[in-house]
Amino acid sequence: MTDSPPSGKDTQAARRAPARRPTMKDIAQRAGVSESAVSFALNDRPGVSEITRDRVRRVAEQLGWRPSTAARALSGEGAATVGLVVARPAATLGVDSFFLQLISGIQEVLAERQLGLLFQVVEDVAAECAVYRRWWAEHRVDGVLVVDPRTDDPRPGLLDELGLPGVVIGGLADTHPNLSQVRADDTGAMAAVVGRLYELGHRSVVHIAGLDSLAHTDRRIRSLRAEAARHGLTQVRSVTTDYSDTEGAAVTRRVLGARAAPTALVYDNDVMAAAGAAVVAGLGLSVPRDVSIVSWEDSVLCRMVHPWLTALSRDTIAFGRLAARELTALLDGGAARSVPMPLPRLIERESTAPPPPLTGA
Amino acid sequence: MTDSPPSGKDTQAARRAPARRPTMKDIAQRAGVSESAVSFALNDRPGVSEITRDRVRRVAEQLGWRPSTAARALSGEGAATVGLVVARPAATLGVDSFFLQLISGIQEVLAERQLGLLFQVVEDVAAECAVYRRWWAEHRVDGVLVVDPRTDDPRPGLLDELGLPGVVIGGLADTHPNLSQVRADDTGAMAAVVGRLYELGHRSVVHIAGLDSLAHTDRRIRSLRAEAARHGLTQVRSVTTDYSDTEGAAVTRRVLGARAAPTALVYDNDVMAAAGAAVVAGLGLSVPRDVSIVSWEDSVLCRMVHPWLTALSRDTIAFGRLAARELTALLDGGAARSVPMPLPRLIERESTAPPPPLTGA
DNA sequence: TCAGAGCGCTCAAGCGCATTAGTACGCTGG
DNA sequence: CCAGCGTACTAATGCGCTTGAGCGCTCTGA
Repeated sequence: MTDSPPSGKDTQAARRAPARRPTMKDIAQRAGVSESAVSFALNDRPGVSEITRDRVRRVAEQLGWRPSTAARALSGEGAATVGLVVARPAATLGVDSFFLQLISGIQEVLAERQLGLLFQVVEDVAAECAVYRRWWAEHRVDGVLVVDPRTDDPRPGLLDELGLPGVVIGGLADTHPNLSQVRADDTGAMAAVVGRLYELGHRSVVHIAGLDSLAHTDRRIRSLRAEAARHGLTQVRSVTTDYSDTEGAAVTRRVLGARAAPTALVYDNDVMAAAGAAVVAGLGLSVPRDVSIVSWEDSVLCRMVHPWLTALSRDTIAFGRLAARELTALLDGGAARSVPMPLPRLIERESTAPPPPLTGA
Repeated sequence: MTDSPPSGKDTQAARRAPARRPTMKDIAQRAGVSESAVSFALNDRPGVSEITRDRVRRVAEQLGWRPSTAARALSGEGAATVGLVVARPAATLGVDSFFLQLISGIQEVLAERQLGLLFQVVEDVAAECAVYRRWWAEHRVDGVLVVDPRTDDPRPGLLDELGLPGVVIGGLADTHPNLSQVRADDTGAMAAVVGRLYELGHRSVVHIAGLDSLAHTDRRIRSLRAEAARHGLTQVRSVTTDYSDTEGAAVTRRVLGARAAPTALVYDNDVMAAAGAAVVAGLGLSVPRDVSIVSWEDSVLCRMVHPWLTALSRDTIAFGRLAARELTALLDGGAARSVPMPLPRLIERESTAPPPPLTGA
């Protein structure tokens, strides 16, 4: 009956021994105070003397006590967990390094606060909404991180309805009462890319974009159009794809085979850019002599193909950190707000150069 | 005071309206029975008539009721959540597609049972152990999935001590009371690779392995040695790396620059294989004319470099599914067991061929 | 001198659910 | 006619924690 501190040494008898978790009651007994006192002490609430607080803390430490999140959640404290759901078909998911990096960044911040991350992969946005509903009803999460914002997105409305705090990663058009936003400046980035290509002498550019339902795809397309207009370019357009290497390759083939072939290609991700580069080579053309290539996303892949790809590089881990920080601020009762991410840097490698002189016919 | 069903239509007044979650008490009231009856009815326990059960079910549905996981967990039912922690530095993480694929597979199975996945990224195994301890103490998870098993791994012992069910993905040497295992047949796979290379005529092979602390690295190295012995090969060895493209490239350069250069290189992941291929080309050698390359992991990357890489392909999503299924079996009270994964297939592409005839000097 | 205000602490209620121990009722069999 | 039993339900606990309402005590100020 004498409960010893969890030593773990008795491996012999341990077997399936569940090694009971200590509760506040145990602490209270040992410290000779009431459970409430323990609660106050451990939560840095007034109502206990420093001496008692210290004693309780020591006992708790010695016992290896940790609050049961279940009990905490039940008494109104929230679940100490945030949710992240990614709505992409499983196959598409693997290619990108984006998500894991983002998640690493998120974790760094959540770990500081001992917040858990509930993660789920689903097929589409409808399923994602269902997950939010379920999480909310089951009391599982205190807030969520929303990725891949879309044009005409049902999620912000749903989160409003549920009163679930959230951070939209990527940025939305409108604002919502308890949704913060971390905005990526796609418009500015596109302007930088187009500006640089223009400077190099390119007048005909094709943007091989991603899924057209995504908000940032839309922003990039608009920005491209605006920049084209500003520079007086007419040979500029966007083509949407599904981000896959196969579609990237197919579109590249189609575009370069057309009457007025572009001299520069801007790809919305690294995988398509690499696939596109391969197609260009396969057509007997040279990168960057005949065609310049820019990848919107930097990764090892960009330095793994030849020539090395010029890429728009952003600190995805920092992106995650920032988003998580916004969410914790929101959970602490802060007001929703919208913060910008720094502009991605254009890293010029070997895949961009002036266009061939004979262009223009 | 009249509580209406959560319609969500009143966006006007909603604002921060938290839209109260229905509880069993609400159901009990509406159905005109006691809370206990509701509990019995909803959990398919005897003690209520079919009529009442139906009525209760309907009311619950209509109210959009979902059990609070917190409350459930508190009353001893477990947290309906499993944990997965990945111990890799953030930078290393993004490169492979392995994890997200694995997770997709895991999710498929967990989703069926409405189990949540608590995900965490940490720096090293010590931190991972701390996370397990915390999760256990906080009552957060019912079981865990352990990835990257190591030689001399502290995690199985810890899980035993905590009595936390788990599934080791990749396979361990010894068995543990409540740990199931999903074993990858690295030995067989390596045998297949070496066999094929031998068949092609290769007699000198270098295996550019991954982290030497990982159990599967060890298994592959041993298997390589065994196969070499079996075939009577003496020019065969393994070099461990950190899986990064830079180390893969560096080792490749070193190995090919040495006196007796190998004619075949086996890389433990796709990133290193691609980087290695680039180095070979940079040295003025041709793949596969001068050097054959095999990648232990298939991905878009293998079809993105030239020549396309021969690769060992396994169904990572299925791997995840299988592991998750083992875990749910364990949670259902099943006994721990050890199941094998199917042997990966060797997909021969353009990077493997007979060695140059002049070899042997 | 005594009301009033802290201070440090205990008590008890309650969060939403599962579960064990009743309770009321109708039925059967002796 | 009633013991005995199964059925369909309710009442009461408890899980581990938070929290508002006390409750004695000491210290202050008029």
